[in-house]
Amino acid sequence: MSGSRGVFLADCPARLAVDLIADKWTVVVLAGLSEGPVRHGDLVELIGGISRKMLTQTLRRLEAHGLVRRQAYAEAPPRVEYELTPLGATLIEPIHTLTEWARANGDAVLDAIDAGSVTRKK
Amino acid sequence: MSGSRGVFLADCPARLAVDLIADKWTVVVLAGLSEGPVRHGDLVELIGGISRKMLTQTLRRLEAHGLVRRQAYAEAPPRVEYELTPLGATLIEPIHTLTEWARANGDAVLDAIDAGSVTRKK
DNA sequence: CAGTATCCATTTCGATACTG
DNA sequence: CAGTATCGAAATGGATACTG
Repeated sequence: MSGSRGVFLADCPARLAVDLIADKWTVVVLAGLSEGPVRHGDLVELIGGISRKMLTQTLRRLEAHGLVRRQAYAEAPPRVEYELTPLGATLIEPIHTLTEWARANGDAVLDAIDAGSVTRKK
Repeated sequence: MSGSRGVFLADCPARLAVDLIADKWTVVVLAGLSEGPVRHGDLVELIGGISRKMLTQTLRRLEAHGLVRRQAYAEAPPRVEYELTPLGATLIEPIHTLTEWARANGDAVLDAIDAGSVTRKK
């Protein structure tokens, strides 16, 4: 949908970035992979709250976008590990910047939220 | 939904940040406001592709989160301007980092996409 | 263990028409 | 011009059950 008939901001690079990461799990999955290869099941535990379906789906898209590499071992029981590609690793820094912002300003946002719900800008 | 009963990564700051910006329009709207106050109608033109409904909805949420300030002038015809709050302005840098990433690596992602759709990792 | 398929509830978003 | 209301289509995501 990005850049089909956009006008100005419509096809700026921000749109591509948003299309890549603007869903519920992508950023968290990338964060989960940022320390090194992780198994499918371990990711589910690590992230907490994601279903296997959504994890697989997210990983598949990241794989298709060249950000994640899937490594399956022919063993029993099966073992599959996921890791960031070099390209994927470069995305960690922007995500980290975002996370740092949240760490620094998260409280301010929460304050604004319940300030608004009580006083409504009186 | 964020942090209700998360386990590990579930309540790291990344989750808050994602919940804030992980939708189709938030980042683009913030980008549109990054240069200074803009009127409602101008934002629609500037962004390209957003409906007035979604723009208003996005702005309302950003307002509730303390990131955007709404300024209405009692004139005819009505004039309403939106601008970033100081807090909102601090979000521009992380967004810019992301945009820069997209500018630098967007082609690599696009390459990965159609490499995958043709050769399927031969 | 890893992954898929199916079903279903919720959410998201666009089109349209309307108010002040 | 700015904003709201309503409708419906489509995407999203969770639960569950199943396969290899």
